[in-house]
Amino acid sequence: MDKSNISKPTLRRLPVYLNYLKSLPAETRTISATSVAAALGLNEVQVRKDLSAASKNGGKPKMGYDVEQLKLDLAEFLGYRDTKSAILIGVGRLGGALLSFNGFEECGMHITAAFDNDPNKIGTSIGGVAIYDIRELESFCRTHGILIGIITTSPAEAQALCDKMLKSGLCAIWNFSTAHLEVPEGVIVHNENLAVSLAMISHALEEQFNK
Amino acid sequence: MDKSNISKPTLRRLPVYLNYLKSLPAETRTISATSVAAALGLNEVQVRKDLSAASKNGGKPKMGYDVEQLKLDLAEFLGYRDTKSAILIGVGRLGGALLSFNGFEECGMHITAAFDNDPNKIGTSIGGVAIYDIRELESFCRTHGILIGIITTSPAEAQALCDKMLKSGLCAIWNFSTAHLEVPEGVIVHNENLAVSLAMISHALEEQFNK
DNA sequence: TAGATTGTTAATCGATTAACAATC
DNA sequence: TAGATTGTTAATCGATTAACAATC
Repeated sequence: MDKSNISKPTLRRLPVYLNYLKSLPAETRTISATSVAAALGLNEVQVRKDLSAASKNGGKPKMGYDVEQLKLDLAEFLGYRDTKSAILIGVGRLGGALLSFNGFEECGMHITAAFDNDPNKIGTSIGGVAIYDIRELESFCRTHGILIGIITTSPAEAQALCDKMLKSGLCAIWNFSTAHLEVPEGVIVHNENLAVSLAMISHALEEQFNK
Repeated sequence: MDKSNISKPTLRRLPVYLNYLKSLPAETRTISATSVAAALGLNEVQVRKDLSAASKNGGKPKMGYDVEQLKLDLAEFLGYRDTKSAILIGVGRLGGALLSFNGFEECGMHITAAFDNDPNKIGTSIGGVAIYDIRELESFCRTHGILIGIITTSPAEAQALCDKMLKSGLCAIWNFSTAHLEVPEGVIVHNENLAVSLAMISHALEEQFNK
């Protein structure tokens, strides 16, 4: 249960386990690492190790894990139970889609406000999130103690807005633009890159056909 | 230049290199692996190895790689130059955002059509992509030789639609829903999972604060 | 008690990094 | 020629998998 010593691959798998647990019928009280592994097509020992690293309460031999407890443990470990404030910049189609997506709350992120420079958008709201003038960004972030900035603008504007966000005290950038962002050391940048996904799909398809 | 022996981590980095090359000023004729590594904050040998695996023409000592040639080589290696047809199911906000996103073409994917069951959407189009009745899915896919199916529906519908897509002859599923999809062996599933991204951001934030 | 399952220690495998030889 | 850079071979590091002991 040492959060700092967790490997990146494990961290990537934990949300998948949690999601699988949530999809189980309500009457399922306990579950073994073995059955999780079988359901998700993963190695049994890998799942057992992952779960034992993330679960505070552990499992019981012969019975496995208590489903509810494990869900809580995983959510806790993943930081989903500690809500972090975020703002979003760039209310285009993708930005709008993210604003109206309800799934972030249960992953520990709350989008507090959105920003744009389009007068037609400023003053309106999407998914219950108000859209402000981009010029209000810094004062808003400082007043509300925002941690995470979501960039859903064109790549051309991304770097300048990123700089602005960091100046406003944000600690992490979730970058949905294709721009490569230059940030000072210590700042967290997470790139959401669909080109990478497409490359993996293309590659898998090619392998498939060359068999 | 052996596409089948490429490692997954390398495959993930290649599109990042390509994207970086595209961001260079037009007058940059050559570039070294060393400078790419420095710009992206990666290990020099790693970049050199990645590039030498993906580039057909290689680089020249002291000069580095020809930028234009390297861009072509990377695009070729990633399968971006071989356009694959896709269809999208579920024209909600996210689906709409993907339909109006122009970046897929240069990654070798063309969204041929979209499907939904909402009569208000059927018959309209977004981003130049026509929206059809979901009941036309199978005949459309068979007639047009569609390879990739993009799922942007609610998780509840995802599995049934996935099954339907596979019955219609599709080879790969790009899953934007949170549902875990059960597919027969050999079918390619790529999950786009925002919960994983959030978990990584949360974890990085926590590490940051515990320093 | 026997068997299923957990959790851990050891062995294997693969990716990253370091060292180096080749070359323009 | 000297130096920058490529590409490769060897060493290290980390993650996965296998083997096993512990336990309910």
